[in-house]
Parts: sequence; structure tokens; C-alpha cells
Amino acid sequence: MNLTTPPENAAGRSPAVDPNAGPARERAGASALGFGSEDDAPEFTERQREVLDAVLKLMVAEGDGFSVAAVAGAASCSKETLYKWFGDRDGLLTATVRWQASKVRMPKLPRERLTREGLEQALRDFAQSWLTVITGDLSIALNRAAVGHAGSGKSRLGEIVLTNGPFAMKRRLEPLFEAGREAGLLAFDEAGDAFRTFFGLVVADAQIRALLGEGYRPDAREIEIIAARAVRQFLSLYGQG
Amino acid sequence: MNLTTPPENAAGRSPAVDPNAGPARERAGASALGFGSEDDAPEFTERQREVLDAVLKLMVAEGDGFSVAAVAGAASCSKETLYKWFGDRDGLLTATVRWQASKVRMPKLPRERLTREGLEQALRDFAQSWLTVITGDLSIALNRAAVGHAGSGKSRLGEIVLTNGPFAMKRRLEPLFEAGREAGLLAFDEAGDAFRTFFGLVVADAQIRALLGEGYRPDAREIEIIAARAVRQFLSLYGQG
DNA sequence: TTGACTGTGTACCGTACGGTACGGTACAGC
DNA sequence: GCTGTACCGTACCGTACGGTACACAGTCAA
Repeated sequence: MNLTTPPENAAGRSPAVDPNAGPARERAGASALGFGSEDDAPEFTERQREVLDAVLKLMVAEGDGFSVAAVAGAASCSKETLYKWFGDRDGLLTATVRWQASKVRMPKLPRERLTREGLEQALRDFAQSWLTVITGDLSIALNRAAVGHAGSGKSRLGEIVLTNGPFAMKRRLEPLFEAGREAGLLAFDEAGDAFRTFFGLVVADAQIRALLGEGYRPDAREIEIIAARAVRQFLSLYGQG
Repeated sequence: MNLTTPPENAAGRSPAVDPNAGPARERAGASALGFGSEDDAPEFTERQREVLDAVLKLMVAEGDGFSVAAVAGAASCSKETLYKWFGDRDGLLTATVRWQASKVRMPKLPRERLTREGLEQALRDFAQSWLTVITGDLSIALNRAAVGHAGSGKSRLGEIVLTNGPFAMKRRLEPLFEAGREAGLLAFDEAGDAFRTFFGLVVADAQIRALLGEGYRPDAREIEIIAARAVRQFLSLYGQG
């Protein structure tokens, strides 16, 4: 889902902690359930990040099918190092997805002194940035990989992408919806329903079409229009007053 | 997308025509652009259909990763026969997707004497059946395969699924929307926009979550509720009078 | 200088799998 | 009966790739 670096990156972390004391697959990101990525991204050394970025490039170029040898070649490192750092191919893939996820930051959402205009603007920004992300090459490549792996059981890629995609979006939006309701701007019974509607209006068929390889992608201008219409419709359904 | 057999099957076709005069990959389904599946499904012999159904089972069980040997084993046929019939592994996969696509029939939609209740009911039926299909194991397995292949360039699986999925849905719905507009029941500028909204409200995050491997799937009762809400919202946005 | 450590490059192994070849059987037409 | 065709079962081949082993280079500390 959200896997690119649109609005604001969080670069420049200190690579103090060593990223893995064994096969990287054993490392939990941190935070109790399903790793965080909000503030406690998995740490990698500079060199490791270079490697992971090389993997990202390869994935965009040729999907999940890249070989470990190709990664070693592209990143100018030895296969042995890759296996030492990431355990196996799957660990490498997982680390790559986490690394990318840690780079994504969602747009800020206002929580206080909500006005109708403020809410509308926030939703529009959010929708726009979301659409930009999910139609980006990187996000598409990673989602494709995750979808593929979700089929073959093993590897929790799907889970990771889900956590950083729709679930993160939901976690982020629902407080805003609640705030909107308290401010008398929105009316709904279940925040979950409101989220589902918002997601549908914004994303619609864009993501599945992109994943299935349709060539066409909306540009920034179109995304702006789509986002604006989605928000207008959402407010028409759930707006108050 | 649409790839199961929910409302009505079209079984019992005469296997008169021989399905392939060379590698099956060369065969166009028929009908000018992007093969039809409406009435002119690709024909396969009884035995071939058995084989393709075996592939479907395998795909549901283990995704795109099945081996040709496994297919031969499951279908009790020889690998050589498979290669003779379908050319290569990819041809087998493509034939399977086409075969499944040919089995799907969309729910009928009324086109005349549209009443508000008739329109509403038709939309509800359509949404319900659509949700049932896309959350089904078969559809999920095939979509996963198509998404995966869309990444690695070759093989037009994505295209096929797209044609029989969102595009078919759109082709089917837009006339209904137009009819609704002419009957004074709907108001919109672009039928495409209306479709996009309808798609979003109905499908929302259900498909991507299923593709990414989230365990939960809505049951028939929940689907009914979701479909009803989506249609209500759609009519609230585009309804007239 | 020496030695421990980290990483590169490369050669290598095992295996899984796509694709082919071939022997054997059933059956239809002559 | 003979021949051709269609199919099954299985053995086989080539290769690509995941994973491992090892030799060599650079770096840093004592």
C-alpha cells in the first residue's frame, strides 16, 4: 500500500544499534503487535540501506523475480554478506519492505479546532497523498510482491504491507473522524464504516488496475481532481450541517 | 476479479471445435478486441477442461507456484500432453484463467421500464454478487497470479483478468446507469465517474485486503449488508428525485 | 607488524523445475 | 491384422537459482 516517500521522509537516523544478531527474519520491528514503523523503524546500517535500496530498484524493474546474485551484483556486495545480514532471500525481501515502509510518512492531520474547511482540506491532502503513493512504481512493485507471497503461505510480507497500508490509513484517519464528529462536522455510527467508505471513494479501482498492470496512471492533476471529488462525496454522505 | 461461478454457469458447450492448432498461446479468444467471454468463450474438450479445473484447484491450494509435474499428477495426464495442448507453462496458466473467466456470468440487469425500486434492486444484486465473487478463493488465487505476472512483463494474465474484472463490470453497468439517467432516476455527467464511485463504494478495501492475505472474509450476510449500504450511498450521491 | 574482523568476489553444490524423449497402451479406421 | 493417433507414465536433460565455502583485500587496534 503506502510504500513510497511522498510527503515527508524521515531520513537521517543514527545507525547505532546493530540491525540483527542472527538471521534478520527473527527480529521483531519493535512495539508489541505487528511492528511499528511509526517512530521505531527497523534500523539498518548505511551500507545495508544501500543494499536494500538496490533491492527496491530491482523490484521495480523486474518484480519479485530478482535473484540474490542480481542483488549482489547491483549492490556490489557478496552473496555471503547478504545471507549473513538477512538470513535468506525471504529475510532480504522482508527487510526491504520494512525499510521502505519506514521511509513513508503519512501527511499530518489536524486534531484540534476543527473547522469544516480544515477538515475538508485535511481529507483532501490525505486522499491526494494516498493516491500518489499507491499509484507509484515502488508501491506497486512492493504490493505485487506481497500479494504474490500471500498466496504461497510463508513469509509475512502481506501482513507487513497490510499493516503499513490500509490498516495504517485507518488508524490514522479514525481519530480525525472522531474529532470531526465531536466538532459536529461529521455524523456516523461506526468509524470503521466511515473509513471503508472513504477508502472506497478515494482508491476505487485505481489500485487493482495498477496492480494488474494497466498502463495508464493518473498524473498529479488528475489525482487532485479525483481526491477532491472523493472528499466532496464523502462529506456529502457523512457531513453534518 | 470476477472469477468464480456465482450466479449462473454456462456449462455444457459442444466441444466441436478443436481448441488449438498450435501452441494454445497463439489463439485469440475471438471477437475483435480483447476476447469476449460473453458468449464466445474459448472452447476446450472435456478432458482439457478437467485438466484446467485441476489447475484451478492447485492454484487455490498453492498459488502460482504449482509445478507442471504437479498438474500432470493431479489431473492424471502426462506432461507431454500438457505441453502439446498448451504450449508451455504460461499457456497452461492463460488457458486456465480464460476457462475460469468463461464460466463466470454476471447477474442480469434490467434495461427497460426502470423503476426506482427495480434499479435499486438490480444494483444491490450486482454488488452482492460481485463481492461474493471477489472474496472467493478462486478469484483471489487467480488475481494473485495475474498481479504477480503483471510485474514480470510477459504473459497477458493481468490484461485478461482486467478485461473480465473491472472492465467487464464497467461495460455491464454503464448501460444501466445510462438507462437510469434517461428514466430520470440518476444524475451524472460522466458514466465513468459514476462507475468509479460505485466500484469504490462496493469493493472498498475488501479486495486488496483479501489479496494481501488477511484471513477475515465477509460471509453472505455481511456481504448483503455491505452491498445494501453501498447502493444506498450511491443513490444518495447520484439518485434523482 | 600482527592479528582479529568485516566485507568482496568467485567458485561450487544441491535441487527443483521447465521442457523433451521415449516406451507402452488403447482405440479407430481400413 | 495393420497403421496411425492420442494419450499416459516415466526417465531424462539443461539450467537457473538458493545457499555455502573459501581465498583475498582493507581497516583498525594493540
